[in-house]
Amino acid sequence: MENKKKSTIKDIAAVLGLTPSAVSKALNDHPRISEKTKIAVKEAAVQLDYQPNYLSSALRKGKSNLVGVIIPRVNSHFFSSVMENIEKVLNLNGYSIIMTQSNELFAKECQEIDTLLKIQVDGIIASMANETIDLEYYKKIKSKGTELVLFDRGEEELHVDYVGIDDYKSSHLVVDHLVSQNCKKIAHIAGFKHIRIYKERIRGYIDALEKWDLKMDDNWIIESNLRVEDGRRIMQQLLDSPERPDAVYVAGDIAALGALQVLLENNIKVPEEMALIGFSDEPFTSLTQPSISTVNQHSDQIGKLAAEAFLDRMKNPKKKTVNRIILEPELIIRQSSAKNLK
Amino acid sequence: MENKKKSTIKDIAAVLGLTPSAVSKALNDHPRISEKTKIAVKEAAVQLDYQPNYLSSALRKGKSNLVGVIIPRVNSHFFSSVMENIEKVLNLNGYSIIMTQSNELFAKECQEIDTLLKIQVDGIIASMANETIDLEYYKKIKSKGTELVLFDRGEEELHVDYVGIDDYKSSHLVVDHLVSQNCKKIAHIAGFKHIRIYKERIRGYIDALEKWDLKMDDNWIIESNLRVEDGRRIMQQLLDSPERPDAVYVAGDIAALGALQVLLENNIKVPEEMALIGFSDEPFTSLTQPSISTVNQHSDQIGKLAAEAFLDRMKNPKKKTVNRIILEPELIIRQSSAKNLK
DNA sequence: TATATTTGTTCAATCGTTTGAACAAATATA
DNA sequence: TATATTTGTTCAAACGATTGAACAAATATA
Repeated sequence: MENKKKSTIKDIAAVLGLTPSAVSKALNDHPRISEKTKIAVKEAAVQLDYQPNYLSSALRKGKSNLVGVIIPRVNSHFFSSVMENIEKVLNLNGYSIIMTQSNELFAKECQEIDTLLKIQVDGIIASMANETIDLEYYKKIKSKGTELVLFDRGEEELHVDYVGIDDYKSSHLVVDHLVSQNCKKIAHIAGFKHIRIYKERIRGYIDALEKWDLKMDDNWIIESNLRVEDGRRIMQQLLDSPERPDAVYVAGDIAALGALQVLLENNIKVPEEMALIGFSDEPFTSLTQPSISTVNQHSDQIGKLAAEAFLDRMKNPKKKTVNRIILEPELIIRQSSAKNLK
Repeated sequence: MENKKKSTIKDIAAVLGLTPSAVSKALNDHPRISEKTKIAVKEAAVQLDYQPNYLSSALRKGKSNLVGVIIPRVNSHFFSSVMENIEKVLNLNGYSIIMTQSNELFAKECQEIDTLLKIQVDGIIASMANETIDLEYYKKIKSKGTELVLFDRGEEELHVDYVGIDDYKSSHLVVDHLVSQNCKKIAHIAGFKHIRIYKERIRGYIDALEKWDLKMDDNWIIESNLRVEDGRRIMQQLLDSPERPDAVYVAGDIAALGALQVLLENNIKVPEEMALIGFSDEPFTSLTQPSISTVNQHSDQIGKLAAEAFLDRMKNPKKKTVNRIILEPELIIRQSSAKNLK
């Protein structure tokens, strides 16, 4: 059953009485090869179940047609959806993707970058791990001549193409909506400020509060890793504080879930006593009881645009300008924040 | 800043006045190369920031040191955890992994297999898509001489190494526990019977009911895709049925979540009026209110063992016997089924 | 001292494909 | 008819690393 003899262009050449180079050119639609020969070669290729040897052609051409994608966690709808859309676009353009996850760990991220560079991918599309502060490894990618595109979590310092949403504006959307629901004391469970997107969300939150002349309290901005347990801990802390807020804006849905659990466990009415808004539109936000309001980051668009940015770089390798594509965030209003909705 | 000139063994050879072949042998610790030369070569390699060209060595050696992993969905804790553990073991053994997802679609799965074969991975570790009935593509993997290891979802017909849990026994654990909680009318929201693992769960469920002399009802075994909406729909159907069960065993946690939502929406007390048990120990099962009892499939072990099975094949290519590693399932009892727990 | 063995290195072919240059034949231009 | 151009193919050298064979020098054995 095992038919291990994989055929090569040599075999095709032998069958047709041609040279391997003629076969190669025929397969690649070289203009100087006659139509007749091309047809014969392609027919023979099918006959012999010929599969081009990717390794040799990549070696010769200096191009692997492989793209590495690094995401912090695969277990998040946002990231896996971006991944899926990157894949869709790149597959159509003859690229295969290698997907890796950093698990939010700097060390793992470095290791993944090394592996991808070793495999000689043509480019890397990445969203940085929470832990990452040192950008040396990302600079290494560029210095090796490998294309780099960042999305969502990306620092401007790297001067590479970037696709993301307007985080600053997102916070305005959230605060504006909460104000419309008569919330006056809005807290923010934030991500770490050293990451640009979280810094922007915090900045937007502060400016929006100011815009509406709302009380601001340093104890109402708490940075964290935004895991379930972080959401739980911080919400408990807010409940125990002398002046309890009447709304909480969480910079991530997972942490928002933890926060919601604590609210329910304490029999606090959501949204009447405490409104809650998350971030990312993870699918479970529509499934909880009450459902959680959140911000849609357009993961499908982000994936598509990131892939296209990469393709554009490959087509114009000498292009020097850097693209920053910023999408409009969309607030999705659900039960956890809409007092007239039930 | 861009230092595009990647150094090769030729460069090292030139620096040291050696031939490329001596350098290659030194780097690979060939016994006939002197210790002195090896040290000099390795030092020069570091100096020149030499990175071996994976493509050329793979081409020459006929071995890519790449392993493809195909999982149905990346967005599931079980699969992503298996993936992570496969990666951990294989990385330690000098392999890089390429992770792909079929999205439960047969067509996507075929495409992924073709890509992996094109890239010439040394092996594929996979769990089959729900849709997959035709096994031709998996046979193609073997016929190309590429190693294949299956986990969780795998059919015996393929005669390849397999790692999974004892699904038949899992159902016994579930039913036994429900019986201990005084449940008498146990329904089963099942997966599709054409997939071996779901067939086994159904078989175990039926045999366990028989063992305890419990009422059996064909309307109480409903096959589905086990998505949230399937769980919702079927639970609603069970609630509306003339004879309402007092416990439901769901073959997947996601569907169990949907079922739980419907129960809560209908103000049915869980577990008092209706006990609920899921499958896979997805993290959210411990976060719902009430938390959901479920079956732990030992994703970490499965990943590790699948990777080791692959490594074993690579070490003993002529081995003909096929390994089936079956792990013991573990029932995790939570609020949704334990009447004395609160 | 002559011969056998070990040691350290070079030589040359190879993996499968690509690609510019070379070349012969066919066709077009003068 | 002689020359230029086009067409279809072959030639040969890459891409970078690996590997068995060959070879010279150093060392061991008789």
